[in-house]
Amino acid sequence: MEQIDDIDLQLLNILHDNSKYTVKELAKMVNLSASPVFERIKRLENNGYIKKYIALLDAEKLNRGFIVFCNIKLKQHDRNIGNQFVSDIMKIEEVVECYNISGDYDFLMKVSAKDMKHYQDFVFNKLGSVESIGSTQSTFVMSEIKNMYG
Amino acid sequence: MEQIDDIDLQLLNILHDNSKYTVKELAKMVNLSASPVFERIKRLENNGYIKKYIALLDAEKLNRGFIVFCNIKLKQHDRNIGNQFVSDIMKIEEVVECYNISGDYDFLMKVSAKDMKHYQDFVFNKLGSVESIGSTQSTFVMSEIKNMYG
DNA sequence: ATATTTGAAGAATATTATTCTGATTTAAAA
DNA sequence: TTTTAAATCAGAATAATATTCTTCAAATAT
Repeated sequence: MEQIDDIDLQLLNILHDNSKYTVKELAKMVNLSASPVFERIKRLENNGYIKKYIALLDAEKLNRGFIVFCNIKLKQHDRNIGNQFVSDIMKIEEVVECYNISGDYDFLMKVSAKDMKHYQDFVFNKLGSVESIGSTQSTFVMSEIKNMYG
Repeated sequence: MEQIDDIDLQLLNILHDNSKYTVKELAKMVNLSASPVFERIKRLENNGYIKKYIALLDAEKLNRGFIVFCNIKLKQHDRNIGNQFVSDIMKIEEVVECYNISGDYDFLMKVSAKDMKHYQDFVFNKLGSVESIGSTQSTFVMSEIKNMYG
C-alpha cells in the first residue's frame, strides 16, 4: 500500500478543480521540476487515487438544469425486488445519482430534467413503469448553493 | 446563440465520461479528422457547453468515503440568516454539495467524511457553531448505486 | 448558374508529454 | 560516524499531441 505525501495531496487538490494544467504549470505550483510531477501524477493514477478525468458540462445549456431529489420506497424488501429496482434505474438517463439510504425511504435519487413538465413525464412514464417502486417523494432544488464538482 | 449538432453531442457525451482521449482518438470515434474535432471542442468550451475539466478522486482512499445527506432547517427565514448560513457552509470542507430545497427543510447538504466518528465530530463542532441552523436531520448512505460523475 | 459561406482534410508547426541520464538527497546498515 | 542502497530530483533529449494554416469540397443563397 503506497503512501502519499503533502505534495501529492496538493496535486490531487489542484487536479480535482482543474485537470487541464500542464505539468510545467503544476511543477511551478508545487515547487518541483516537470519530471517528478509527471511521475507523481502517474503514480497517483496507477494507485487509484485518481479514478478518471472528465469534462463538466453546463446542465442548463443541455436542457438538464431542473434538479430534483427523489426518495423511493420499495414495495417489498427482498433481494429480488431490490436487484430489479437497481437494474431498472441504471437504464434511466434522467437519474444521475442513486444511493441506498437509511431512514424512511430506501433510495435517494438525484434526477436531472429540463423542466417541471419533463420531470412530471419522468415520474409518470419512467418511474411509473418500474414495478418494484412502492412510493416516491420529490424534493425540488430551488438553487444550487455549493458544488465541489460543478 | 450557437446551435450544436449531433456530432457535438457525441463529443460532449464522450468527454463527460473521459476527457483524456486525444483528438485523434475522438476523431475516429465520430468519423472526422482531427482538425474539425479540435475546432468543435474549442467552440463547445468557448460557448460554455464544457465548463471545466477535472480529475475524479477516490473518496475512500482519501478518507472521505462516508457519505451523509444532511437536511437543514434554519432558525428563521429572513435574508440575513440565509446569507449567513450560506457563507458559513461555504467554508466547511466536509460539505461537498448544498442545495436550497422545497419541502420541510430549507437546505440539503451532501457531506463527505471519513467515518461515523468524523461525521459526529462534524455535526457537533462544525454545524454546531453555525448559529443560523435551527435543526438537522441526517440520512446515511449505505451504498452508492449509480453516479454519472463517479 | 455563380458567388458566398461553411466545414472538412491534410500538412506544417508549436507545445506538451514522456523518457532517460546523471546528480543529490535520504534512510538504513555497518 | 561512515558506507551503502534506495528514492527523488533536475535537466536534456525524444516522442506524442495539440494547434494553426492552407486548400478544397459541399451546401446555401443570390
